[in-house]
Amino acid sequence: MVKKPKKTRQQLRVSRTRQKLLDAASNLFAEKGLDLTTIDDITERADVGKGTFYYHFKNKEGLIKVLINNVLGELRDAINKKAEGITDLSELMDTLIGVHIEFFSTRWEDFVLYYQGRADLKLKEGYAVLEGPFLDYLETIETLLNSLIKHRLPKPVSHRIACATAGFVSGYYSFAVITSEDEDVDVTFRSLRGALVASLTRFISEALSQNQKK
Amino acid sequence: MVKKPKKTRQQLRVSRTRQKLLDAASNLFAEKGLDLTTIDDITERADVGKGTFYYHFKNKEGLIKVLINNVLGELRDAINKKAEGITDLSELMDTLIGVHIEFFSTRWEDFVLYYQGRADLKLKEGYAVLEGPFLDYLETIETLLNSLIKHRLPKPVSHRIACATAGFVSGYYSFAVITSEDEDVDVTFRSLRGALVASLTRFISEALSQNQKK
DNA sequence: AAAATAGTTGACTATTTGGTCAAATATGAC
DNA sequence: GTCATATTTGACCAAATAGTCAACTATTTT
Repeated sequence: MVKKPKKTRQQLRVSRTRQKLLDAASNLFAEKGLDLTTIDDITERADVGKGTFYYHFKNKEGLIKVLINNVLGELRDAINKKAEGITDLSELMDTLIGVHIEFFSTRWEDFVLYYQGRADLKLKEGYAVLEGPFLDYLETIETLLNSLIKHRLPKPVSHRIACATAGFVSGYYSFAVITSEDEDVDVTFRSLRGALVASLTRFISEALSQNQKK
Repeated sequence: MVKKPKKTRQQLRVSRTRQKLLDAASNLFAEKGLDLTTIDDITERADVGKGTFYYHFKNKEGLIKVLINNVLGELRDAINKKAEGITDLSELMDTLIGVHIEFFSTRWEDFVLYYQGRADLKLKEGYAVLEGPFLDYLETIETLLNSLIKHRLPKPVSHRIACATAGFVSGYYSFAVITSEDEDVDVTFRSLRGALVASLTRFISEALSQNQKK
């Protein structure tokens, strides 16, 4: 899907170097967190000169922005792909939850990025550039919901559902990983999935009927 | 409850200095995050010499440990207090959710500590000392559940519920704060609360009946 | 193959940081 | 009051850090 037809040898070298930096950073972020990872850490692990980092990215925040955009972009694509053609609300909710479970359970590094990136959003000295991607991501979910129940769900409500979907899954994960083995986490979540879908669907239905009364 | 009867003038001075450091740190953590806050930041805001910090705490991790223990301790106390005497499962779930909502919505600094502290738990270079308090906190919830439905709920299931309760609320919050005004967040959650409690209760009931079949 | 361009390098600088410590100050015991 | 003890201080040090840059290498163009 994203196969860029790089041609020249130089372009290949550049994208390989760039990717080495992104991979190394992603790796280190999952080990030490975003803030404690230094540029030297990244260039050393990528086996690349320090100046090379600054040739490719403005600074650490620039690199993080790229990584977050990649992760959230893939997540959005996965959501849109799996949700295509669904007309039943309950089925949509189940799909939304399912995509998140699948995504998080197989990609620990990306989960750390997702979790820590969001943590910084409300800090006074956080990475401001990350706010956009996260809002876009939430909007993807809202758009799906609205396409199913047009003109009847108030905007704040669909926003609430989007926050809940994204938040519940990542919140559960963040606790479950403390005690469970890696592979257990998504298994245990699967059993909760039905209950979660039911509660969200019920909530939407209630909001809908309340809205119609008015 | 925690009124320590400090007597001498010196003891008073010490505990005041210590508290100034804790307050300053808590404040800064909510602004810049745990990792980016330096010792110099803390001592400067506390208006205290640098050496004083090291007289009271071993290092930043030591101070964080104290803060996390305070926060989780208060949360545990609030849970135990509010849940006392409850015999109905659905009511207990509602109370658990309620305590968390109340706690987070009124104490932003503590929420940051709670959220970021947990983020570090699974990092290879995280603050290892924080794991204990978080496990104790989860166990408080599990104990409450088990006191209500003795000998019938398998351990993994009650653990799952504890993770879900804590994770769902904090996860929702972490997303909701991105876009909503501070005061809106707990209002919006209140409307989701009923649905969430119902689904968790149903989940437990199903787990119980499945367990009895065996 | 010579020149032009694009990409890479790591030594270097200025700053920041965690942690130490001898001196200074406040407090309590007598 | 005088002395012993507990607390506070900030100058100081060694290590770590973000970012720069002139030299160097690989690639493309002519």
